[in-house]
Amino acid sequence: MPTDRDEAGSRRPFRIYTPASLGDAIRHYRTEAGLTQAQLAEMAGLGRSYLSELETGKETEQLKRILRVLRQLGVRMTLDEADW
Amino acid sequence: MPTDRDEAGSRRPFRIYTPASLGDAIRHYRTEAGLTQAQLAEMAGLGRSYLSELETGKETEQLKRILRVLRQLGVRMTLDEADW
DNA sequence: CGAGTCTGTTGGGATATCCCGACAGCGTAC
DNA sequence: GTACGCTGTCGGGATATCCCAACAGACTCG
Repeated sequence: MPTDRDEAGSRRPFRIYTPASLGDAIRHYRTEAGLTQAQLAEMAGLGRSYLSELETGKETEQLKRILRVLRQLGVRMTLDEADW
Repeated sequence: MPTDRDEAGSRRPFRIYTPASLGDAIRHYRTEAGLTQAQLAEMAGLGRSYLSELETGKETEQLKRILRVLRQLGVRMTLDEADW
């Protein structure tokens, strides 16, 4: 039976309010694309360890700063599949 | 005549693909809220100079890294007003 | 005109980040 | 059992970031 977000429901957007939710979203799209951390890290030009930390929601100052700004402004960040 | 994004159209989302477009969006929402850089910086707990650089689209490594990951995954980031 | 406000930009230095390599844990397959 | 692939996590060090203070330019108001 379908889970919350499987193939048929994969187009629903992710709302990003925290580094952890960004990590969840990235992991979702990565696995959906059938990529390993090492492959995606290579494609995006960054280290695998760092990508792992991103996905597990490690909090970094810059990301938190930007999210704080958006929160203060009442702005919501969403991620979804670009259908192009 | 209306420009691309004036008061009546302020609810349309911003698509974020580059640090510059993030800066444009933040500036839009900040001025719409009637805040100065100094006020928003204070509210969000960061320096005014940094906020200025954010709005002018200064490229920082971490932000570019995250955007690269999303691009490789075919994921689109959007900002819009949270109606809550 | 000067005074005030807002923003862009710079320099310097404390701090945070990120890459790399290594290791461990957990599956899975043989 | 061993071997392999994938991921989480840690140390160390080169690098990037960000705050602060200061200054300049543009603008408005008196």
